[in-house]
Amino acid sequence: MSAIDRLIVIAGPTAAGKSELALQLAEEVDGEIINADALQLYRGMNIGTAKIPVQERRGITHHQLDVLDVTEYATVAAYQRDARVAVENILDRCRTPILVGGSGLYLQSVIDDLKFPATDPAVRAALEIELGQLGPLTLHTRLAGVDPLAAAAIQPLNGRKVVRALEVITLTGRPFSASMPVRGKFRYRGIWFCVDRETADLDHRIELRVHQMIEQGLLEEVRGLARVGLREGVTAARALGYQQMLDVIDGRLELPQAMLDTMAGTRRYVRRQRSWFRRDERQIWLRADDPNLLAEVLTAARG
RNA sequence: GGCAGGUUGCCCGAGUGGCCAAAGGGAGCUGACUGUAAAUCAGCCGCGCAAGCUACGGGAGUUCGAAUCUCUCACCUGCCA
Repeated sequence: MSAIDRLIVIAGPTAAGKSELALQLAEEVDGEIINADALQLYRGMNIGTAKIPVQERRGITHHQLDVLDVTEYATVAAYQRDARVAVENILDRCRTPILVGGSGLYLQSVIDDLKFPATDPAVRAALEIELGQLGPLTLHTRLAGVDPLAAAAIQPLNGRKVVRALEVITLTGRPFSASMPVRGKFRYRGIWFCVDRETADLDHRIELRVHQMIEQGLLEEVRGLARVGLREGVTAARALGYQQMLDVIDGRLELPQAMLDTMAGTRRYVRRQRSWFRRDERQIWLRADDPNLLAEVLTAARG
């Protein structure tokens, strides 16, 4: 039990085995875990997000878990602020911060010096109405007029990103492209691992996991959350497994099909996660089924 | 037993003589990614570097040319018995 004076990051696709590794690691290095999973931020979203139950946390302190109501809007900026506070507090206490999760942007927001320009609900809402009325192409053309660089970087049909770019421009008066990030420099002393497995293995684990979630009562969990406003949640209602269970509850889908859809959606999510992680060369890739996994992580982290 | 309809690529499904390797969707693969990120969006998607090859239930025909027409076999589906 000796703390390591640096941030340990454990990234990797869903169902690879990040949480288990993080727990083992925390026990070895006097660590505390900071969640970097966008959906585990939500209170009550437990089964479907594969959140480690309190009684299985082996006494390890976890941060950034259960901090939002299902009706609340998740934002990277808020997460970035709070997660960094957690990291710094842990370091101040001479313990080891372990950042664990699969949400690439969230992870990145803590690790790197990203600065997120402001947001404004009114501006955003107005743009979203325009998006609905005029369509993404029209807005993209407008963006090209005021910020050609941003327009070139954003696909014309990607309404969400076009809206955000226009929002930033109206709010800051500066082009969105001016705030584009420069990645690749750690904000903290840190080491970054990415845990993965063979695709066939991972896909199989996803299949098993969805069955287990159903057995553990995912449908009931979603029913309960629906009563407290899950359907109105902009972020939470879109979570894998949750959107499908809502469809079942509302009679739009049969459970077996909903399970298959959840598995397929999760598989595709994994592919997206990997494409995010692959582009950053700072990561040390590890195989979750490596028998010496923990030892290798410890060696690298202490090195 | 009679009448009618159907069988299309991994799946669903359009296509009724050339413009069809075959619309569209799903799955799959690859990628983008700065305040919704488990989101949003893009490209690829029969085989082959190519010439070309193989493909629309099986077989046989008609035709310069067939997924599309004819015959036949197999299986499936409605209506009448």
